[in-house]
Amino acid sequence: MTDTTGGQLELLVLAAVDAGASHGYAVIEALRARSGGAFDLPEGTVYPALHRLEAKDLLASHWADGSGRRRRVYQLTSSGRRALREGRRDWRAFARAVASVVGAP
Amino acid sequence: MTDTTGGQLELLVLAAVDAGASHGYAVIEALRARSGGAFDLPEGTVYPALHRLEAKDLLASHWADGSGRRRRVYQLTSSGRRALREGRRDWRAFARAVASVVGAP
DNA sequence: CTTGACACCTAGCCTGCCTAGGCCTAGGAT
DNA sequence: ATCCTAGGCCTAGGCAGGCTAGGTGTCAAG
Repeated sequence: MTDTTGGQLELLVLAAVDAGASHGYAVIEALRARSGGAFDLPEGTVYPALHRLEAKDLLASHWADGSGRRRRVYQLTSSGRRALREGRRDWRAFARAVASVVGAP
Repeated sequence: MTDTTGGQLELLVLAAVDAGASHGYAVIEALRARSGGAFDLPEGTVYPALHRLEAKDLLASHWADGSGRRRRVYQLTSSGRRALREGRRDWRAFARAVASVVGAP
């Protein structure tokens, strides 16, 4: 309903994968944990984001069929690492811009 | 095209009005100036936002017909001031959450 | 043998920013 | 006289994308 990620979803997912979350479910848990509960994203948000990122060649994936539970394991591509760096930069610029409008108090 | 306000548009507009931007065009200029050019919002973004905020009773307006050029002059309502305070709080929580996921470097 | 955690997927709703137009006045330039 | 630019306002509709709500299946515990 209310967009909790504020347009930063793909950056968040890239950062989670970069931080070691190798598959979709782990990304969801990592985002919840690392944000202190602020980002408790439904699967219907995260899985399509992973697919979009793969379509953009920022993530690569393969099936890991380790005995029973199948997982799609993701890793950053080189474009993905670059996009993450740029995303961090853009995020900081954006946050500064909002702060300068909204004020310090 | 690319959503430059990241879901923070109404907070930004409230903050601009609070900072003295009394009418729509002034809000646009204030956001551009105070953000160092980061928020260069089209009229088609800002005017509907002002209307939404007024519909929610966060802003009140009246026509100022000062010789020729007509302007719709806005001011924060008490609900608007409260919403601005809450919006600042929520923004800071959100920014912290993103930062904690995305990391410092 | 049912519950719940783990794990994946997607059609379509809905919100809301933006594009792309429209309208009008004032003042300077041509 | 006429055009252009800046100021000032407005809205229909495109479209992106987060989320709802449903689906599939495995595994361990009670």
